[in-house]
Amino acid sequence: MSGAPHTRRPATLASLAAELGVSRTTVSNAYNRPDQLSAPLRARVLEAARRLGYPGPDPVARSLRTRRAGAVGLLLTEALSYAFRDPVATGFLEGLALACEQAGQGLLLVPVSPEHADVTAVHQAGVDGFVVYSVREDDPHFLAVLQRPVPTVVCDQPIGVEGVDRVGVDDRAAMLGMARHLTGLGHRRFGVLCMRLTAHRHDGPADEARQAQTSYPVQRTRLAGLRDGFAEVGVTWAEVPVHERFEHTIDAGAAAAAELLAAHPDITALVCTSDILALGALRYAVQHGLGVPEELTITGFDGVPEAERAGLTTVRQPVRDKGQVAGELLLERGDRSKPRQVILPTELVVGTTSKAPRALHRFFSGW
Amino acid sequence: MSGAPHTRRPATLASLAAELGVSRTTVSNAYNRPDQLSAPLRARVLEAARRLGYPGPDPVARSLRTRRAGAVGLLLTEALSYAFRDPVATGFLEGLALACEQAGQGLLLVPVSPEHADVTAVHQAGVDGFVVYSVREDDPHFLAVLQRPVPTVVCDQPIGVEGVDRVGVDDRAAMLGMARHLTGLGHRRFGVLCMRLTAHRHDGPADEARQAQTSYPVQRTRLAGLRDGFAEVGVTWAEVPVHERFEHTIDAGAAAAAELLAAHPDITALVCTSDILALGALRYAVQHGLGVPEELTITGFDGVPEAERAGLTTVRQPVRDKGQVAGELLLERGDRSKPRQVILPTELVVGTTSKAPRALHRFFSGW
DNA sequence: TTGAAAGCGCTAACAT
DNA sequence: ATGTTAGCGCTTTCAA
Repeated sequence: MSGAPHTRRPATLASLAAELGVSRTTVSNAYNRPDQLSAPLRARVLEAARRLGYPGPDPVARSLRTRRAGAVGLLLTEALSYAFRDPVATGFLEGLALACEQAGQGLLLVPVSPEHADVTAVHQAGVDGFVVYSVREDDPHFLAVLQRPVPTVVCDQPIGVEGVDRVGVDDRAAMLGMARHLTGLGHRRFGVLCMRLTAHRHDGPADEARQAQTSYPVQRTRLAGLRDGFAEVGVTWAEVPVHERFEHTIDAGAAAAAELLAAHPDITALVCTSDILALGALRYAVQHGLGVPEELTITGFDGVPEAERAGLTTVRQPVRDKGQVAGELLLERGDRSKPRQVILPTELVVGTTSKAPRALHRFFSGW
Repeated sequence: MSGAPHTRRPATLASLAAELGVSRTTVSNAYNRPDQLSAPLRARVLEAARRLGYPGPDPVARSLRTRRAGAVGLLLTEALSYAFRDPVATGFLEGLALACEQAGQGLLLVPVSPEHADVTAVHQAGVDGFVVYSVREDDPHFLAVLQRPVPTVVCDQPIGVEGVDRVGVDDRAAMLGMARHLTGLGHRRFGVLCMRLTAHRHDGPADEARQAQTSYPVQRTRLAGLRDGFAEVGVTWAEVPVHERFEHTIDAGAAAAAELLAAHPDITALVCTSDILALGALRYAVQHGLGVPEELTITGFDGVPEAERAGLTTVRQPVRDKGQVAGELLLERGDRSKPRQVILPTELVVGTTSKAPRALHRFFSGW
């Protein structure tokens, strides 16, 4: 196959121009404005470029001059590699990639290790704007993004940042709907499994004080939806045990379910703030002979394919659309004057993991 | 939350220096070499920067000067968004992201629409090197990458490009192993489902002429492994029907299986060059009451999680490691003089979809 | 249609 | 410890 010198760069636009005895402008035009010079001259330039191994205008130098990098930066809450394991993040990425692709923009994944609070990666990123995917309010990387003089779009969280567009769903309304679904079935004793609430690892019960402290607005909002829904039937939030998990994995969900059910064996419905956690809970139930939904109702949030396959009762949200809208919002050449907020619809999906609690089964059968 | 002017950039390193009455070097050092100036002075600089809304050195200008972009470009064979749907690609990306993350390098997804042969995106990419994931030999984007004066690492294909590192597996040996597994079970009548062989859409039988034309070395090599394995028991390649599908989806696999089985109802083993195609074939078989493995043996290649769950007999390859090694190969500061080639191990996974053909069942039972 | 001049914003020698 | 001097490679008015 063809071989080329992949090592040094001797040739530059200026050297090429000198070699040809034309001006730098002409060479530049040969690449960027073919209509600004005669076809034969252009051919001569391109031929000489090939001969000298000139790879065309240096992208970085051009970016400096034109003040556009041709790429969008993506800031994720977790380690970069996590994004490819989590089905929700993957869906978001697919949508975002689609939008970038259509606009001919690159997508730069900014390397952030949540451990190291090293913000330099954000400063290094040669991008025309940032998409921020679901990071906590006080994330230093996010703060660094805000410093950058480029437009920013947030997906999900943080919420209410001045001058920043946002795409998300109505988490509170969605969870309120879920709560009503469950109370409508007759459930009154609930348990809740939620994702991490702070930057610091904590696994176990999360009391109201801790819930109030969360730096993840989405978790706060989902819990608020539940609280309000339960309140409608007289279940006070104080009596609902909430367990938190730092890791967002099926294993973590299973462990949390085990823990919560051990402490509160009387609950009839286990509400999870994500499908992954719910799938973990489901696995725990199956492995321990706990009938779902006969003995225990389990619900999730997100509507990932695995959940659908498992028949999980959940809230489906358009993750792919979120990514696409985020990209469009950022790349849209339009009115940047006032920040925009896009709220996408959700849908309650009643699967096979929710049902009236056992006591009512008996009640109804005795009828 | 904090608000900042996300619109204009009035402040620059030079203007800050002027404002403070110090040299540009000093301001630069304040950011890049804190040990090169007194702490108080540095504090003064940083304070002034905050006050004037100076976001720190412009990354593009710095890149131009330092000649490094701090990012790796990724070239994919398919549309960008496809990468997030295909489990093999996702695994690769996870590994690559991991390597980038560890090296503090960004990962730039280069937007290529396979339809438009528009190569500008490759020229625009401000990166220090490229990782090329499984593209065809004559891909114009790949050719454009080779022009760029930066190091390049290829995963899987193309093969044997001068001056380019590569990571892959021994596809021929792996498929040879699969062939022997099947011939060892007693199979003699095979059908093969393979992925696209050329840039142009073709769905249906692929005769030897077409197979020879392929611009995808991996497909060629996998078929060669089968051919050699079958030859060992006297099955000539000419008598093995090979069907090709352009799309790489479960639906495509199902359609291809239907087509091939209709034309060759006598085959006892259907070998697929990917798990996705095999899962499609499996679905077809299940839906049409064809017993697997009793009436038909089906095998795949890759070892994706879905395949494992389905009990597919397949070749497991370390897709995540491929990504990680590709990244390390590229980012490694070491010896760039001679191109390196890394071949990762594969493993034949015998699942529940392969078994001796029916004729032999009878034969053995009669024994 | 082509060329000359003027930077884009920054860093790295090399002084001091 | 701080400043001076040169560019990195390119695009873009503006003039010829």
